[in-house]
Amino acid sequence: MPVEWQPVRQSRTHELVLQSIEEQVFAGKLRAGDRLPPERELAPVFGVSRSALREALRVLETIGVLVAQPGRGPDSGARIVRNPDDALGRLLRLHFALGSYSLHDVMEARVALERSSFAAAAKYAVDRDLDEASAVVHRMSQPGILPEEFNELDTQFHVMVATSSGNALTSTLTSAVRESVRPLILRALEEVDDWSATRQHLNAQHSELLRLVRTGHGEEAADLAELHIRGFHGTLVDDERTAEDADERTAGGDEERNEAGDAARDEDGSGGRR
Amino acid sequence: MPVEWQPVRQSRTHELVLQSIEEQVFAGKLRAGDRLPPERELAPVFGVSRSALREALRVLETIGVLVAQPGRGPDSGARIVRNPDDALGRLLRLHFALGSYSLHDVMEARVALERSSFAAAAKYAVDRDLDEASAVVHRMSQPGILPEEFNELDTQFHVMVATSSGNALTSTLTSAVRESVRPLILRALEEVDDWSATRQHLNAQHSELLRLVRTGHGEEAADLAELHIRGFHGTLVDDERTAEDADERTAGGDEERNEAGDAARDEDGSGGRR
DNA sequence: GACCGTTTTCTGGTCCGACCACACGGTGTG
DNA sequence: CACACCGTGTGGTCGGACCAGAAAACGGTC
Repeated sequence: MPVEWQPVRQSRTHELVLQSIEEQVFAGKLRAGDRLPPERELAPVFGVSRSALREALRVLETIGVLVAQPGRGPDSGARIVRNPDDALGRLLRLHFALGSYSLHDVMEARVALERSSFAAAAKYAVDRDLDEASAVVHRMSQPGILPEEFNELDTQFHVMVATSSGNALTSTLTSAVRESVRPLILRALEEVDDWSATRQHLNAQHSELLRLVRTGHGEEAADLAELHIRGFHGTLVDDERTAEDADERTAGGDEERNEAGDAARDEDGSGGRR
Repeated sequence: MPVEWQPVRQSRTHELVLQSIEEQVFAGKLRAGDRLPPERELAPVFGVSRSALREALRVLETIGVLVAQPGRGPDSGARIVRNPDDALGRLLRLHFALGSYSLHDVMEARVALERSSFAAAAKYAVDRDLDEASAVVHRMSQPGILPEEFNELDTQFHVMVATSSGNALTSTLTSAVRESVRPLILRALEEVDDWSATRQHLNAQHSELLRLVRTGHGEEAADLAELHIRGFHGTLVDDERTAEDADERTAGGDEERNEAGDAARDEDGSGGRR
């Protein structure tokens, strides 16, 4: 493996501030619910300008560990929170749009995560959570439902089951991954030939999934979930292929795109190593 | 389900800028490799100050879709890139430190992701990638190796296999999830009773995993990977439990912590729905 | 003393203008 | 041609000012 030295580029002061705050978190000195001092006080503490501090805070806000509220009172100021969902969702959505991941990648990840979710849900889920999921399935069965709302509810269903499994991480990841392909799925649902039949077929699977979870059949639920996801993504992949072909026919700029992306990635480098 | 209206809080201009840039990405008008105009030009285009624009760019940089380089020349300026790994790693690391996820959650997610990785690697991996993984395993077998380096190489091994599977998403997620528990694993490795035996045991599993992958036995590899991860995390969970007990004995502040965190999460709300 | 409207104060959010460090590109000089 | 120099453009930082909003502090009224 040829060693490639990478410029460190640590000069930026807002990154130093960020690092310092992160260390407080790792050391357990900053915990969820804690409030940070006002920006005008904190900046001099770090010995930086308010702008630099603000950029560091913005980063923390982006990853969902901080929220800021103007005004005065107990709820004002910057507070440490735990809200990874929005951050993760935005991250995957953007990267999927940029082509960092293929649809096939997303499908495999969904299968892996949701297999785990359904198996765990069959073990740990409480009735109350499953009742809510049932309600969602019921709403999905309404005859006149449109793809738009169906897509929304389908997301809710899968996320609910993941949540009911009690695993916050798989739940968050499932939600984010599902979100990242939401527009694609919507488009596919809207272009499906026999919408009524498709809807009923998917919903039958949803009901059966819930039944398996309720009766504690984790492995069967996982298998069906895999089938459920693969089945639907299969049509998606086909759509994507034809769409790509169409693009190529009109423009043929796909190679250039990949080239640009790969070059960008290489130059940026690091590859997640630290 | 009771409807709770959430204040929208859309006033912040940098979020509007961000939204505008995101739309360009979703529309495919901004692609990996593209360069943005200089900040001093772009700010007036959006009709905002340079500071507001910069905060939006900082968010994009945090997500790993943008890098900025000062100076002059073809590599300078802000460019769209695809580097989700660092962003995802930092996100999960911080949230894990804040207690958003339990160690059990992480273990289950690892099992789900790496089962998929190993199974896919058995199908798709090329010899060249597996040779690199073999080299890592070999370096891990060096007699005098310390937990520090072993931990580093073990991370590399698992990430390499995930990468060799050809699935960028599972690979990224695997890497990020593994990173988030790296300090914990290091501590556990350092406190293990018989380091030499542990190391040899883990390495035997690594070798066997590679053999199964090479010979195309995906299911067996997945099963062993699950065993491998569960086996080691099992000791971790025990350690965490005793550590928690110790904390409780001295301070007993655990309830307050969870309370603060949950309250923070509730107030922030949204729950990833959009 | 209790209530209600006004003012003050404190918060993050924004804007402006200036300067810094750095890297490239052009220019002049040997 | 080779080299040193300087101008130029980039992101990064800084300080100061002001804005909007929310709550606390204040003051008047009943």
